[in-house]
Amino acid sequence: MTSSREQTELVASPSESTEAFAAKSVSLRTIAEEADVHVSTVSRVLRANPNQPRTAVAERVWATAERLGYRRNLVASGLRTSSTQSIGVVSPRLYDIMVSTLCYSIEATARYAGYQALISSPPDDMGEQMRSVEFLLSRRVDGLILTSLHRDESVFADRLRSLSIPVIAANRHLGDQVPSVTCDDRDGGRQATGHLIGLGHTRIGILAGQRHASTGFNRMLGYRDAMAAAGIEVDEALVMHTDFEVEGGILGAHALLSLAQPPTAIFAVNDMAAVGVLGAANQRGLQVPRDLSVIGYNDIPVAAHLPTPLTTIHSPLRQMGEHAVSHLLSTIRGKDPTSDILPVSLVVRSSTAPPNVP
Amino acid sequence: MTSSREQTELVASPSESTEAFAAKSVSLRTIAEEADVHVSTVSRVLRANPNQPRTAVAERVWATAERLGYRRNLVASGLRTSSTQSIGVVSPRLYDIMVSTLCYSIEATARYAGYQALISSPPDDMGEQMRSVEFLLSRRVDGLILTSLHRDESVFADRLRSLSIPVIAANRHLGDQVPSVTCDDRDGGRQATGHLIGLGHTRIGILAGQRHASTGFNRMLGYRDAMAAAGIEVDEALVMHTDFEVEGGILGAHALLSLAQPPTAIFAVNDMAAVGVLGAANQRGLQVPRDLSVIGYNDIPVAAHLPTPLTTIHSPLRQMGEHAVSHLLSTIRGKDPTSDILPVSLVVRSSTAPPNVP
DNA sequence: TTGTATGCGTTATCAG
DNA sequence: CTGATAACGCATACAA
Repeated sequence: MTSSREQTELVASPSESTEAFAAKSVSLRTIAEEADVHVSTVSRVLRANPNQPRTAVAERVWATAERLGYRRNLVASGLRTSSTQSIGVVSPRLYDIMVSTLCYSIEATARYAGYQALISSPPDDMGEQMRSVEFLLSRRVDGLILTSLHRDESVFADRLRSLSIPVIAANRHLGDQVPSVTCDDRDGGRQATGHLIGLGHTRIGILAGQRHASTGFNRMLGYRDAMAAAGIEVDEALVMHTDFEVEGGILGAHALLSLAQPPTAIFAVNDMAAVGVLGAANQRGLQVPRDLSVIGYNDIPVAAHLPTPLTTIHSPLRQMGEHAVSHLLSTIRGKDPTSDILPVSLVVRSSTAPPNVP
Repeated sequence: MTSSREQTELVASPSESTEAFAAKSVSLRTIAEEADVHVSTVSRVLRANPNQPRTAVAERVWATAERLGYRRNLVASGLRTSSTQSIGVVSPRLYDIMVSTLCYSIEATARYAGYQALISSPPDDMGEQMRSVEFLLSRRVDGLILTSLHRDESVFADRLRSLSIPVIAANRHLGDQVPSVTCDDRDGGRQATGHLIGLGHTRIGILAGQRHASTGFNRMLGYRDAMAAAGIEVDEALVMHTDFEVEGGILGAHALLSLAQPPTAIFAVNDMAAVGVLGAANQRGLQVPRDLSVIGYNDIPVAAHLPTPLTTIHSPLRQMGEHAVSHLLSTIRGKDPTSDILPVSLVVRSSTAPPNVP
């Protein structure tokens, strides 16, 4: 004890600046020696409610901690409490505006709640995603959010369910096996198609995205709902599966518009594909919306600013991220996992109009 | 020892499935007891080169580890080795396509090297960014990447330099005080302006972005370089500072085009602003590129697919992320920090043409 | 209120 | 090549 006191005085000598201290890692023990109390006291004091009245000792501890620029070591803390205050996010294609907006919202919400988001953006296949999950489990995250599950991957779903930590899917639906927060894609599909039908269209093409994505799939179900409700039989030649990129939209649009009986309106289940449709229409000398109505999905930032501002369905991505995190944190705190479907809304701009009947 | 053996037999009973084990956290000790060796042996065996020839004991250890579904606890490991194999990334505006592309590349590169990226996307001011840095330091990241430093924030730069871990700036330049990986924005500005001059333009407006961003600032310097090299005096009325969004482009373009002597070409220092310029031109009944040439910057994905495909400067964001990570990891491994400037390239599309001289 | 003792899971050092 | 032991920094049950 006496020798540690001597060291204390030494370290506290005025020649040392606060800056210098920050460099050497200061731990609870450093403070304990400085303030001449036990480590456990320091620990207790520093993790007490800061608004509480403080004893003289507590005051001294706080002062020393601040003087030395103490930062709690969350690694050690996490080991001790077996809670890292972190969540894993597995989110392929982070370069995609939809994905990044969702991740932004997840990260911000988590950070606000004192959690660190560990984002991983591996290639979009189940094997790589599983590797990311393993990696995150090694880091002992308290929970997991997955944003790119594929339909019918029941094996993966089983493995996810068997994990010892809570898992939630955002923007994707995986049966009832994994809790999820999604937008109401089916209703969005209904609204989009209903809007076109309301304008008088009956021959409506759909670019339904990739088959494995639950989002595109559900939007297509909504399309079928709306058609059925209006008593229009769906011509399967008008249902086309492409990818979610501009290129897919171009190819799909050309295919649809080359049909013997081409559609008078096209519903692209995401905005990038809709941009492709716009381009294809342009290439064919068709004017939008006079000769062809186009409706997209998601309401990405440029949608409003295209030369023909795009009619589309707005998905509340920010809200989805917030809900996913708050559901996950609830589950981590012991509540039962719940799922949640967010409403979407139609945004009418200039790319849709009644059909041009000559 | 004997009692632990008994427990061993018990746990290994065939009624227990591998799945069940995965739930209970299995540690080195679990394996040690199962395989009847010492913990330190397990540790040594499991972290040895897997290609090396194994002893009988090692074989047994590996088998048990795999049977029990062991996952190394990186939290404990990090505490012991004081190296978390993680890097912090402070990157405001993750919802921006440029930022997310950069972060994607950073994360992928880090993951490939066995590191976890801890991405934080706080509000874009120095105070919030500093809070994120503190948070990440608490998690004992091995290094830091910052992507949104502002010019002339020397106080912040000082604090960053005084940290005990390596720091690097990506896409931003902060004097020579902090090492950085950037694109050659000044040269990009030169190339863009030079392209317009080469087409015959002399009255060239520039939307230079926000003053605090080094990117926009340097692109403007390049603009001045090119003008000077061509012997054209810069009319300061043609230099306009706006934000980096579509709205800023619209406002800026209207301001420039309302001048007594309007420009025949506009250089927007980012693509979103260029989209705004396109919109404003449209509103004024000007045809691009016949009545007005427009050049953007960054080459975002939609740029190629706009109805008037945008001429722009391509910034190698992916490469920037890779370089930033590899520089940072080098520094973490003890090498001297270095900076690095990546070349950019002009992509000519359809939004630029010779001026329309009536 | 404060001090003591112990352990979280891992790895480094040393002895056998 | 393997075993024993200690320590990383923190939090907590328990004793004073």
